Amino acid sequence: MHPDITSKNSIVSEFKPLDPLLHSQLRLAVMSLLLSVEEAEFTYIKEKTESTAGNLSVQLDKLEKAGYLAIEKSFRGKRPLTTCKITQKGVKAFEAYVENLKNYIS
Amino acid sequence: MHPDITSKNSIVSEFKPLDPLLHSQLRLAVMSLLLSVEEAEFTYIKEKTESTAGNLSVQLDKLEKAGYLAIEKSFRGKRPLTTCKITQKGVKAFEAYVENLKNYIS
DNA sequence: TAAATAGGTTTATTTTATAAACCAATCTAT
DNA sequence: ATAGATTGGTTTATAAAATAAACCTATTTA
Repeated sequence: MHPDITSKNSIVSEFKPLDPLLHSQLRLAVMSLLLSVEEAEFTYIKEKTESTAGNLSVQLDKLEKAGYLAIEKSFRGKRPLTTCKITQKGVKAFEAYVENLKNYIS
Repeated sequence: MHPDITSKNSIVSEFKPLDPLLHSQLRLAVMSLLLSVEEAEFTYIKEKTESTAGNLSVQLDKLEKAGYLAIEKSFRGKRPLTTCKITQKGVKAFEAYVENLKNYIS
């Protein structure tokens, strides 16, 4: 069975689908940030991405549920502390997204 | 007045907003396509982007209303023919989008 | 002349993104 | 001691977007 190079799923398709989880401004910014620092607190991400807490909370949840982030909830002294890390799966997904995106922008 | 390099509107902001009109898979594909061919028919775009007619129709409208595309409706023989061209404004917007996007993916 | 096809548009539905409201705990000033 | 503000978020509501489904008119084919 040789591959069907005309099918929708073929490697030759010009515009490959962009992972909808990553094709979102805030989530992409979060992933980009975590890719560079490899661990960050909720408030830090909030500042860097200039997002609201509510929006960020929702988007972090989605990324965690997708397995792209690992989120740890603890305490610093007496205050809650949410720490985020990108997972290997997240890194892979980000890289694939960027690869696919290149077909669109170059 | 020296520029306030800490303000939200400063040039140093890490993640610049991505034009929501372009940050959409189908619309981005359309723009990308039209950037390379500089004129295309509805059905051609539909095939290349693997989109449905309804979805494409809606997205072309949006791009036209934004002034990113010029859309001409005519007839080929007896059948309707929709032809799309990218505008200079569209080219500029696309370039700006790509520039901003680079902050996220590199 | 009935059914299928071309080339779309319009409308409805489902998802998303985002903001607003809220909450519990803690800190601050009086 | 306690009222009000602040921290660090979550939950809920709203607005906007993407997408598909239904539809339409004309044309072509069987």
